[in-house]
Amino acid sequence: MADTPRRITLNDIAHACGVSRATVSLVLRSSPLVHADTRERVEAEMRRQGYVYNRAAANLRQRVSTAVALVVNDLANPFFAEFAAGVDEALGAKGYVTLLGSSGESAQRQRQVLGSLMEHNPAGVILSPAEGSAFADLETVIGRHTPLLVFNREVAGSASKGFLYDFIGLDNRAGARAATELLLAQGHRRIAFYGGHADSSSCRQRRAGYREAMAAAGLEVPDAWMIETAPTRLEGNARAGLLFADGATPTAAVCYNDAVALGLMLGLVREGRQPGVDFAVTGFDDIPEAAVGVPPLTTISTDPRERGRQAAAMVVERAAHPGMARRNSVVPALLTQRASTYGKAKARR
Amino acid sequence: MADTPRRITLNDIAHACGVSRATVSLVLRSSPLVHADTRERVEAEMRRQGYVYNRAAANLRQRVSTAVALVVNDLANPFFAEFAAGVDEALGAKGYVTLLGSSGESAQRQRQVLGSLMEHNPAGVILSPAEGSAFADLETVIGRHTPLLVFNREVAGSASKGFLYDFIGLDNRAGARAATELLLAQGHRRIAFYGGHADSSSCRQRRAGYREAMAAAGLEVPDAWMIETAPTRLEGNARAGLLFADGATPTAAVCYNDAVALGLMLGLVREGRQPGVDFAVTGFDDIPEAAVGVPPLTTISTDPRERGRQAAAMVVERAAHPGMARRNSVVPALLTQRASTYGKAKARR
DNA sequence: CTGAAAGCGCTTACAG
DNA sequence: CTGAAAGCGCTTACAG
Repeated sequence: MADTPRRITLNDIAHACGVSRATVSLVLRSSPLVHADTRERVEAEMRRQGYVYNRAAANLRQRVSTAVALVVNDLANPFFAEFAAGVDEALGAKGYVTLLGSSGESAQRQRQVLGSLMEHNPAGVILSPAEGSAFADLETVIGRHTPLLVFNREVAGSASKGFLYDFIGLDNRAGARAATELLLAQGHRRIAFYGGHADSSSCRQRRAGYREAMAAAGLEVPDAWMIETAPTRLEGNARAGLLFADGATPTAAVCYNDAVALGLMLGLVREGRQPGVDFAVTGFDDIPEAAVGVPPLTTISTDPRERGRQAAAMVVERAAHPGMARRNSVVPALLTQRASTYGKAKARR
Repeated sequence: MADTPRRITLNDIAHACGVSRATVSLVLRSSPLVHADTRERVEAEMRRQGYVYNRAAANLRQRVSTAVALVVNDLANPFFAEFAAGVDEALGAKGYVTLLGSSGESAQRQRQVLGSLMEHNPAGVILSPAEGSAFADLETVIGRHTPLLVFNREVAGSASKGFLYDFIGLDNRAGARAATELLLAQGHRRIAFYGGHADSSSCRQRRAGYREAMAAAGLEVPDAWMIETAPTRLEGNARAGLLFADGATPTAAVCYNDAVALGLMLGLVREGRQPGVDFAVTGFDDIPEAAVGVPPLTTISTDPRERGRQAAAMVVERAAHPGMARRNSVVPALLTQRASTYGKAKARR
């Protein structure tokens, strides 16, 4: 403890056993070439000395990598936390290790983080892009030799010819359309779209799905029903009053995501409405809290943990087969109906 | 794209510039030894060829590491997600990269994950131990050359002589005592301790703090007031009825954590009580949801993100100074008073 | 079945 | 100010 003792290496083991380090290397990789007795002796010596394999050195020699970089906007957001958990789980099962980074929604920070991770020579990159990140940046920092998987949001600009990346996204438009159609089927007519930053690609797509459903039902959407908020519970709560500022007050809201919806439900109580009884709310994501809200929240399930597993599988496969055709996976988002929506027949006011 | 082009190396740059690779290396490390013109030429060539530094190779040569392993129970738990975000943020700022792993509360999985991460030769390990993990395991897999920082929970058994590790924990006992004392000061006398697994170290400590405060006030605690649940919102909700099964029903509950407390508040409504009006509730952790609950939850703030930053700083410092004395940091847990607790004078029944 | 030698991409004394 | 050489801990043909 006084001074750091040198780490045990292959050489130490080989020396102690009186064999060459090539032999020890073969034992490590369980080659059938080495005699059972020799193997036994070498393995015993490794245990005795507490040898630990230096995979970085092996990877350098073999020109391979067993790490994958994962960059998300914000780990503290349950959606990304679930996604990261899924990525890590699936990568671990395949013998890869996860290099974590987070951008905090800043394109500049994302560049730095990616740059730092790239120096560790990952076999691939899984990126949930910060708002405002553009291909021009990504290409220079990631280069053309490392497979990139983009998750959840589209990247601004267009990739230059020859820069290929895979994509996993949610069917935001279809999800929001399904939520809106449920409310329409339940008899609601004055339906708002509540929350999200209008300039994010996911919010644009969800709004488009909502508008589609409204248009198909022949309904107009006053501007006052399109309410922008930060995509957080706090903001969803704070701006609830905006729904009732005007004359034509809605009886239902399709929310940008669950965080906003859960915040809104609290805000509704403050405004004298009872969610699930005289005001209907839908969310998006199906985070764990959605099922235990008061009332439980009707939402669109996107299963972020499963998306994480899928992303990990895709990037590992791509690393093994660089020539494979580009994949663009838009995952259907499923409606999960709970008590926060109700038929207007039940309405008490 | 058809076949993977070789990665650009120092050699390529040196060759193209007609200098030795030692010179290029010096440029990389911004040594003042190299002539400004040469530096310029080399840097231009790097940009031109899209060179990316191979830090793994450099680390191997220098016998250093710029990675830290982080193993948590469950990333999807907001408490650990915040912690991980703090760790990653602070490590990134110091030029380290985070190697992520999760144990899913299984000691066996934890062993595997740690083993795999150790092969990447981290400069240190930050571990929030799975329940049931013991020193015997940790020592063999982590070895004595890599600094270990244990967070949040104590590890079973005792470390063998010479195996040193740092510790950051929360002052569970003082936190629970403070919560109980607040309720006492507000005039409550029949106070239950609600939730948690009695055999986890954090629950034991919190219960001890609660008992201390009750004893100091000369109050008895019937067994029926010590209620065990899984530490989740769902269970906190489901078992609310147990508080009112007996004759001497409490008017307040100190809860094991926020998840349980938020669940309990919903359950109270079902039982015909109004949290913050005729029943007082306290939590532990101050997760983001606590502040926006109905009513907002009085709780003990532990600031997991700041704990993460602190853990990162400590492990990096330890890696630089192996001889430093062992650190055992028990973080004061601060009472944050909100509307879920109230003076009995205000009570309506 | 085992050993000697070269090399992965970098850095570091040591000469010049 | 720059170059030649050795070495980090491993693997991989190639001989024997």
